[in-house]
Amino acid sequence: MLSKKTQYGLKALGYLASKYGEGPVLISEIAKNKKIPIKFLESILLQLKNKGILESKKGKGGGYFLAQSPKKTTLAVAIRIVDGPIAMIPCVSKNFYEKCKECNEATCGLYKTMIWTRDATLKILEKKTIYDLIDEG
Amino acid sequence: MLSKKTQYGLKALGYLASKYGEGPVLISEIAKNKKIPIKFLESILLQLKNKGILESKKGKGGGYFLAQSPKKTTLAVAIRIVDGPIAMIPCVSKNFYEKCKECNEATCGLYKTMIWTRDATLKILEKKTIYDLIDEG
DNA sequence: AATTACTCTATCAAATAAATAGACTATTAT
DNA sequence: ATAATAGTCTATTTATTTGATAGAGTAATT
Repeated sequence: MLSKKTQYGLKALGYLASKYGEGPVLISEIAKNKKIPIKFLESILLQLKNKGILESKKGKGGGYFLAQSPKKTTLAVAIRIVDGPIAMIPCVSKNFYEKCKECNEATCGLYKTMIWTRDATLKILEKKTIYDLIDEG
Repeated sequence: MLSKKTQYGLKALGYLASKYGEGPVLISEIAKNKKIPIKFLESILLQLKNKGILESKKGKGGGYFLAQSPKKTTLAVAIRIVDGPIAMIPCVSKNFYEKCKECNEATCGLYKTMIWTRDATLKILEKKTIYDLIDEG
Protein backbone atom coordinates (compact mmCIF):
# COMPACT_ATOMS: atom_id res chain seq x y z
CA MET A 1 0.00 0.00 0.00
CA LEU A 2 1.07 3.56 -0.64
CA SER A 3 1.74 5.46 2.56
CA LYS A 4 -0.73 8.10 3.61
CA LYS A 5 1.99 10.62 2.91
CA THR A 6 2.12 9.47 -0.69
CA GLN A 7 -1.63 9.60 -1.02
CA TYR A 8 -1.56 13.14 0.31
CA GLY A 9 1.19 13.99 -2.16
CA LEU A 10 -0.79 12.68 -5.11
CA LYS A 11 -3.90 14.54 -4.00
CA ALA A 12 -1.88 17.74 -3.77
CA LEU A 13 -0.33 17.21 -7.18
CA GLY A 14 -3.76 16.64 -8.65
CA TYR A 15 -4.95 19.88 -7.17
CA LEU A 16 -1.94 21.78 -8.49
CA ALA A 17 -2.50 20.21 -11.90
CA SER A 18 -6.04 21.56 -11.93
CA LYS A 19 -4.67 25.03 -11.21
CA TYR A 20 -1.79 24.83 -13.66
CA GLY A 21 -1.08 28.14 -15.38
CA GLU A 22 -2.90 30.15 -12.74
CA GLY A 23 0.17 31.05 -10.72
CA PRO A 24 1.28 29.97 -7.25
CA VAL A 25 -1.18 28.17 -4.99
CA LEU A 26 -1.09 28.53 -1.22
CA ILE A 27 -0.20 25.47 0.86
CA SER A 28 -3.13 26.37 3.04
CA GLU A 29 -5.47 26.30 0.06
CA ILE A 30 -4.35 22.84 -0.95
CA ALA A 31 -4.53 21.63 2.64
CA LYS A 32 -8.04 22.93 3.05
CA ASN A 33 -9.37 21.58 -0.23
CA LYS A 34 -7.76 18.18 0.07
CA LYS A 35 -8.16 17.81 3.84
CA ILE A 36 -4.46 17.35 4.52
CA PRO A 37 -2.74 18.39 7.80
CA ILE A 38 -1.00 21.57 6.73
CA LYS A 39 2.38 21.05 8.36
CA PHE A 40 2.56 17.53 7.03
CA LEU A 41 1.69 18.80 3.59
CA GLU A 42 4.45 21.41 3.83
CA SER A 43 7.10 18.75 4.13
CA ILE A 44 5.65 16.72 1.28
CA LEU A 45 5.58 19.68 -1.08
CA LEU A 46 9.11 20.63 -0.11
CA GLN A 47 10.27 17.13 -0.91
CA LEU A 48 8.58 17.26 -4.32
CA LYS A 49 10.18 20.64 -4.92
CA ASN A 50 13.65 19.37 -4.03
CA LYS A 51 13.23 16.64 -6.61
CA GLY A 52 12.25 19.11 -9.30
CA ILE A 53 8.56 18.36 -9.75
CA LEU A 54 7.36 21.52 -8.05
CA GLU A 55 8.52 25.10 -7.84
CA SER A 56 7.64 27.67 -5.25
CA LYS A 57 7.55 31.37 -4.69
CA LYS A 58 7.91 33.04 -1.33
CA GLY A 59 6.16 36.08 0.08
CA LYS A 60 2.86 37.62 -0.79
CA GLY A 61 1.29 36.07 -3.85
CA GLY A 62 3.57 33.10 -3.33
CA GLY A 63 2.83 29.42 -3.16
CA TYR A 64 3.54 26.20 -5.01
CA PHE A 65 3.08 25.32 -8.66
CA LEU A 66 4.05 22.55 -11.06
CA ALA A 67 7.52 22.91 -12.54
CA GLN A 68 6.18 21.79 -15.91
CA SER A 69 3.00 20.88 -17.71
CA PRO A 70 1.03 18.27 -15.73
CA LYS A 71 1.28 15.78 -18.59
CA LYS A 72 5.07 15.80 -18.33
CA THR A 73 5.33 14.22 -14.88
CA THR A 74 4.45 10.56 -14.60
CA LEU A 75 2.89 8.95 -11.56
CA ALA A 76 5.85 6.58 -11.35
CA VAL A 77 8.20 9.52 -10.81
CA ALA A 78 5.94 11.17 -8.25
CA ILE A 79 5.35 7.97 -6.29
CA ARG A 80 9.05 7.11 -6.15
CA ILE A 81 9.85 10.49 -4.64
CA VAL A 82 7.45 10.22 -1.74
CA ASP A 83 7.00 6.49 -1.30
CA GLY A 84 10.21 4.97 -2.58
CA PRO A 85 10.34 1.72 -4.57
CA ILE A 86 7.42 0.63 -6.72
CA ALA A 87 8.61 -2.97 -6.97
CA MET A 88 7.39 -5.54 -4.46
CA ILE A 89 10.85 -6.76 -3.48
CA PRO A 90 14.20 -4.92 -3.49
CA CYS A 91 15.97 -7.22 -5.96
CA VAL A 92 13.57 -6.32 -8.78
CA SER A 93 13.56 -2.59 -8.15
CA LYS A 94 14.88 -0.43 -10.97
CA ASN A 95 15.54 2.68 -8.90
CA PHE A 96 16.16 1.20 -5.45
CA TYR A 97 17.82 -2.08 -6.34
CA GLU A 98 19.34 -4.22 -3.60
CA LYS A 99 20.77 -7.62 -4.20
CA CYS A 100 19.19 -10.52 -2.31
CA LYS A 101 21.58 -11.89 0.25
CA GLU A 102 20.67 -15.52 0.22
CA CYS A 103 19.31 -16.17 -3.23
CA ASN A 104 20.41 -16.42 -6.80
CA GLU A 105 18.44 -14.30 -9.23
CA ALA A 106 18.95 -16.82 -12.01
CA THR A 107 17.28 -19.63 -10.09
CA CYS A 108 15.04 -17.84 -7.56
CA GLY A 109 11.45 -18.88 -8.03
CA LEU A 110 10.07 -15.55 -6.91
CA TYR A 111 12.30 -13.34 -9.01
CA LYS A 112 10.65 -13.71 -12.43
CA THR A 113 7.14 -13.27 -11.15
CA MET A 114 8.12 -10.12 -9.30
CA ILE A 115 9.79 -8.74 -12.44
CA TRP A 116 6.58 -9.29 -14.39
CA THR A 117 4.50 -7.69 -11.70
CA ARG A 118 6.79 -4.70 -11.58
CA ASP A 119 6.68 -4.29 -15.35
CA ALA A 120 2.90 -4.57 -15.46
CA THR A 121 2.62 -1.87 -12.81
CA LEU A 122 5.18 0.41 -14.41
CA LYS A 123 3.53 0.10 -17.80
CA ILE A 124 0.62 1.97 -16.27
CA LEU A 125 2.35 4.29 -13.83
CA GLU A 126 4.88 5.46 -16.40
CA LYS A 127 2.14 6.34 -18.85
CA LYS A 128 -0.27 8.02 -16.48
CA THR A 129 0.62 11.51 -15.38
CA ILE A 130 -0.29 14.11 -12.85
CA TYR A 131 -2.78 15.37 -15.38
CA ASP A 132 -4.75 12.18 -14.87
CA LEU A 133 -5.09 13.04 -11.20
CA ILE A 134 -7.35 15.98 -11.84
CA ASP A 135 -10.80 15.29 -10.46
CA GLU A 136 -13.67 15.25 -12.91
CA GLY A 137 -16.79 17.20 -12.18
CA MET B 1 7.10 -3.26 -0.95
CA LEU B 2 6.25 -6.57 0.61
CA SER B 3 7.26 -6.78 4.27
CA LYS B 4 10.19 -8.94 5.19
CA LYS B 5 7.71 -11.18 6.95
CA THR B 6 5.91 -11.75 3.67
CA GLN B 7 9.13 -12.43 1.84
CA TYR B 8 10.02 -14.98 4.50
CA GLY B 9 6.58 -16.51 4.15
CA LEU B 10 6.94 -16.88 0.40
CA LYS B 11 10.39 -18.41 0.76
CA ALA B 12 9.03 -20.90 3.24
CA LEU B 13 6.11 -21.78 1.01
CA GLY B 14 8.49 -22.31 -1.88
CA TYR B 15 10.53 -24.67 0.23
CA LEU B 16 7.45 -26.60 1.34
CA ALA B 17 6.32 -26.77 -2.28
CA SER B 18 9.61 -28.40 -3.21
CA LYS B 19 9.05 -31.00 -0.49
CA TYR B 20 5.40 -31.59 -1.28
CA GLY B 21 4.34 -35.20 -0.85
CA GLU B 22 7.31 -36.03 1.34
CA GLY B 23 5.51 -35.60 4.65
CA PRO B 24 5.91 -32.96 7.37
CA VAL B 25 8.92 -30.65 7.27
CA LEU B 26 10.49 -29.27 10.45
CA ILE B 27 10.29 -25.55 11.08
CA SER B 28 13.95 -25.68 11.95
CA GLU B 29 14.78 -27.21 8.57
CA ILE B 30 12.96 -24.45 6.71
CA ALA B 31 14.57 -21.80 8.90
CA LYS B 32 18.02 -23.18 8.30
CA ASN B 33 17.66 -23.59 4.55
CA LYS B 34 16.01 -20.26 3.94
CA LYS B 35 17.93 -18.28 6.58
CA ILE B 36 14.87 -17.16 8.49
CA PRO B 37 14.84 -16.41 12.26
CA ILE B 38 13.16 -19.52 13.58
CA LYS B 39 10.77 -17.96 16.07
CA PHE B 40 9.68 -15.41 13.53
CA LEU B 41 9.11 -18.18 11.02
CA GLU B 42 7.00 -20.07 13.55
CA SER B 43 4.50 -17.27 13.75
CA ILE B 44 4.36 -16.89 9.98
CA LEU B 45 3.68 -20.59 9.42
CA LEU B 46 1.06 -20.59 12.13
CA GLN B 47 -0.68 -17.70 10.44
CA LEU B 48 -0.64 -19.54 7.12
CA LYS B 49 -1.99 -22.63 8.84
CA ASN B 50 -4.84 -20.73 10.47
CA LYS B 51 -5.85 -19.48 7.04
CA GLY B 52 -5.89 -22.98 5.60
CA ILE B 53 -2.85 -22.92 3.33
CA LEU B 54 -0.73 -25.12 5.56
CA GLU B 55 -1.30 -28.07 7.83
CA SER B 56 0.87 -29.32 10.65
CA LYS B 57 1.51 -32.37 12.71
CA LYS B 58 2.81 -32.30 16.25
CA GLY B 59 5.27 -34.60 17.99
CA LYS B 60 8.01 -36.72 16.59
CA GLY B 61 7.95 -36.89 12.81
CA GLY B 62 5.85 -33.74 12.87
CA GLY B 63 6.23 -30.47 11.02
CA TYR B 64 4.48 -28.35 8.43
CA PHE B 65 3.24 -29.24 4.97
CA LEU B 66 1.06 -27.75 2.26
CA ALA B 67 -2.65 -28.32 2.73
CA GLN B 68 -3.05 -28.99 -0.98
CA SER B 69 -1.05 -29.32 -4.17
CA PRO B 70 1.31 -26.35 -4.65
CA LYS B 71 -0.41 -25.39 -7.88
CA LYS B 72 -3.67 -24.86 -6.04
CA THR B 73 -2.60 -21.91 -3.92
CA THR B 74 -2.07 -18.63 -5.73
CA LEU B 75 0.46 -16.00 -4.73
CA ALA B 76 -2.35 -13.49 -4.36
CA VAL B 77 -3.89 -15.59 -1.61
CA ALA B 78 -0.59 -16.17 0.15
CA ILE B 79 0.44 -12.52 0.01
CA ARG B 80 -2.90 -11.30 1.33
CA ILE B 81 -2.61 -13.53 4.38
CA VAL B 82 0.78 -12.27 5.48
CA ASP B 83 0.96 -8.80 3.97
CA GLY B 84 -2.62 -7.67 3.69
CA PRO B 85 -3.94 -5.66 0.74
CA ILE B 86 -2.37 -5.96 -2.68
CA ALA B 87 -3.95 -2.76 -3.98
CA MET B 88 -2.06 0.51 -3.67
CA ILE B 89 -4.85 2.40 -1.95
CA PRO B 90 -7.65 1.12 0.31
CA CYS B 91 -10.54 2.25 -1.89
CA VAL B 92 -9.53 -0.06 -4.74
CA SER B 93 -8.83 -3.10 -2.58
CA LYS B 94 -11.00 -6.13 -3.26
CA ASN B 95 -10.35 -7.89 0.03
CA PHE B 96 -9.58 -4.98 2.35
CA TYR B 97 -11.80 -2.29 0.91
CA GLU B 98 -12.21 0.97 2.76
CA LYS B 99 -14.12 3.90 1.40
CA CYS B 100 -12.21 7.12 0.89
CA LYS B 101 -13.42 9.73 3.33
CA GLU B 102 -12.99 12.83 1.31
CA CYS B 103 -13.34 11.76 -2.30
CA ASN B 104 -15.91 10.50 -4.72
CA GLU B 105 -14.96 7.33 -6.54
CA ALA B 106 -16.89 8.39 -9.62
CA THR B 107 -14.86 11.55 -10.09
CA CYS B 108 -11.58 10.85 -8.29
CA GLY B 109 -8.66 11.19 -10.67
CA LEU B 110 -6.58 8.58 -8.91
CA TYR B 111 -9.25 5.93 -8.61
CA LYS B 112 -9.28 4.56 -12.16
CA THR B 113 -5.55 4.36 -12.47
CA MET B 114 -5.28 2.49 -9.20
CA ILE B 115 -7.97 0.06 -10.33
CA TRP B 116 -6.00 -0.68 -13.49
CA THR B 117 -2.81 -1.13 -11.57
CA ARG B 118 -4.49 -3.49 -9.16
CA ASP B 119 -5.97 -5.54 -11.97
CA ALA B 120 -2.67 -5.76 -13.82
CA THR B 121 -0.98 -7.00 -10.66
CA LEU B 122 -3.72 -9.46 -9.79
CA LYS B 123 -3.74 -10.86 -13.30
CA ILE B 124 -0.27 -12.17 -12.53
CA LEU B 125 -0.53 -12.95 -8.83
CA GLU B 126 -3.78 -14.86 -9.22
CA LYS B 127 -2.28 -17.04 -11.94
CA LYS B 128 1.08 -17.75 -10.37
CA THR B 129 1.12 -20.24 -7.55
CA ILE B 130 3.30 -21.54 -4.80
CA TYR B 131 4.58 -24.07 -7.30
CA ASP B 132 6.24 -21.23 -9.17
CA LEU B 133 8.21 -20.38 -6.05
CA ILE B 134 10.28 -23.54 -6.23
CA ASP B 135 13.89 -22.68 -6.92
CA GLU B 136 15.41 -24.04 -10.09
CA GLY B 137 18.74 -25.79 -9.94
C1' DA C 1 7.11 -41.70 30.78
C1' DA C 2 10.17 -39.28 28.02
C1' DT C 3 11.07 -36.97 23.99
C1' DT C 4 9.85 -34.34 20.15
C1' DA C 5 7.87 -30.53 17.89
C1' DC C 6 4.15 -27.52 17.11
C1' DT C 7 1.09 -23.84 19.80
C1' DC C 8 0.16 -19.91 22.28
C1' DT C 9 0.93 -15.72 24.89
C1' DA C 10 3.63 -12.13 26.04
C1' DT C 11 6.92 -8.91 25.34
C1' DC C 12 10.52 -5.90 23.41
C1' DA C 13 13.30 -3.02 20.54
C1' DA C 14 13.91 -0.67 16.29
C1' DA C 15 12.23 1.52 12.46
C1' DT C 16 8.88 4.05 10.02
C1' DA C 17 4.83 6.85 9.60
C1' DA C 18 2.13 10.67 10.87
C1' DA C 19 1.61 14.88 12.90
C1' DT C 20 2.92 19.24 15.34
C1' DA C 21 5.57 23.44 16.84
C1' DG C 22 8.27 27.26 16.26
C1' DA C 23 12.03 30.01 14.64
C1' DC C 24 13.92 31.67 10.21
C1' DT C 25 14.20 33.73 5.55
C1' DA C 26 12.72 35.65 1.19
C1' DT C 27 9.36 38.48 -1.18
C1' DT C 28 5.93 41.82 -1.87
C1' DA C 29 3.29 45.91 -1.02
C1' DT C 30 2.63 50.07 1.37
C1' DA D 1 12.15 51.06 5.30
C1' DT D 2 8.94 48.09 7.38
C1' DA D 3 5.15 45.28 8.07
C1' DA D 4 2.78 41.44 6.42
C1' DT D 5 2.90 37.31 3.86
C1' DA D 6 4.23 32.72 2.86
C1' DG D 7 7.55 29.25 2.04
C1' DT D 8 11.92 26.92 4.59
C1' DC D 9 14.17 24.47 7.98
C1' DT D 10 14.99 22.01 12.30
C1' DA D 11 13.36 19.60 16.01
C1' DT D 12 10.29 16.96 18.54
C1' DT D 13 6.56 13.95 19.53
C1' DT D 14 3.34 10.24 19.21
C1' DA D 15 1.48 6.12 17.15
C1' DT D 16 1.95 2.20 14.46
C1' DT D 17 4.25 -1.43 12.24
C1' DT D 18 8.00 -4.48 11.74
C1' DG D 19 11.13 -7.71 13.16
C1' DA D 20 12.66 -10.59 16.60
C1' DT D 21 12.92 -13.26 21.12
C1' DA D 22 11.52 -16.04 25.38
C1' DG D 23 9.20 -19.41 27.67
C1' DA D 24 5.36 -22.12 29.22
C1' DG D 25 1.90 -25.26 27.32
C1' DT D 26 0.00 -29.08 24.54
C1' DA D 27 -0.30 -33.01 21.35
C1' DA D 28 1.80 -37.01 19.34
C1' DT D 29 5.09 -40.54 19.02
C1' DT D 30 8.28 -44.04 20.73
